[in-house]
Amino acid sequence: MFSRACQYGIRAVIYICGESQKGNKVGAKQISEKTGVPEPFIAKILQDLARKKIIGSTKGPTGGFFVDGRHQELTLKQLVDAIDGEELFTGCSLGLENCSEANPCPLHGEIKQIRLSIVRMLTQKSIKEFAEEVEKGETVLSRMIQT
Amino acid sequence: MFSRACQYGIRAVIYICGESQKGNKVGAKQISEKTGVPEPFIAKILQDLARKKIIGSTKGPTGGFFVDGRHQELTLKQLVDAIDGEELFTGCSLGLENCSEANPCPLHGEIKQIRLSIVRMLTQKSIKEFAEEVEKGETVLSRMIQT
DNA sequence: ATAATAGAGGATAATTTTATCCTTTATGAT
DNA sequence: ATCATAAAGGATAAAATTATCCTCTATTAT
Ligand code: FES
Ligand code: FES
Repeated sequence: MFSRACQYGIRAVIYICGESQKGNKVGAKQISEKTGVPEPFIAKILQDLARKKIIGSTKGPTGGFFVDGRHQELTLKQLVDAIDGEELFTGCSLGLENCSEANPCPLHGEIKQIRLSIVRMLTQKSIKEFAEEVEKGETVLSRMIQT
Repeated sequence: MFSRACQYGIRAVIYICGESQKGNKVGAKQISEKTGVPEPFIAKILQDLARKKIIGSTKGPTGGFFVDGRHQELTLKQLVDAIDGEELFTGCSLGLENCSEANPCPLHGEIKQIRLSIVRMLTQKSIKEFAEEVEKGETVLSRMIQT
């Protein structure tokens, strides 16, 4: 459903958002430790998201990645679009050149509803809300033992 | 959502099923032409499906692939399981080691419903029914001009 | 029996995705 | 000003996926 880069990106940004709420910027190393994502890989993904202004970053001591007011009400949909592109939402589920209402593939009618559900899942909560659930311990970003 | 191999496999098997209803076996070349799938690639995928007894095949003149009574009421779910595995249905959507009700990831609650919809899409119709829709021209397996 | 046909199987190539490493640049602490 | 820190950027490597090719084997028509 999501590429590994996208799964990693979602976990990382939710974590960053939680820390940002507490006023902390976080580095790639710490993100890697807390989310179980390979450090150099998440660094690349976040570098890309920062370039696209989806998250913020600053260099130097006390620097790191953050999600502040300027990225407020950021949704997972924007993340998925940025990392995986819109193929999942607009492409043909069976790989035809394009998704067409006039010449639908066998799954077209059903997949439309499913896509709506996926978009809803990715837009109904802001990333801040996802981060709060993690803070409360209702959900987790890694299977590692939290210290 | 589905790998390219899986998209190809679904299109090919629906086509094979339609031809089988008319009593025809079809070769990789013809399948490639009608579904727009690269011939050597679909040959490999179908070879694998045949080995797993999900479809039938015979060698030699008048040979080819087919879907007969022994594979009756075959569903797309079985195809997807055979080609892509069960990751989409049982793995964690955010790539955690396993999907766990006790320690859910942020998307777990929502993804459960979406998975059910996907499974429903892949099981509610038999492949024979999908093939009939294609025969009627209601749906298509390729964007090429049909001869 | 023979020849032609078509899948099976194995090897290989190209591409994309995933992952890592190293050097440079910006920035904050001292 | 200097130094340490951490992201940016570019190059590279490893692995998985996608795609192709060639030989072998089974089968059928003649
Ligand atoms: S999903 Fe295949 S045509 Fe729309
Ligand atoms: S989908 Fe992530 S834990 Fe179930």
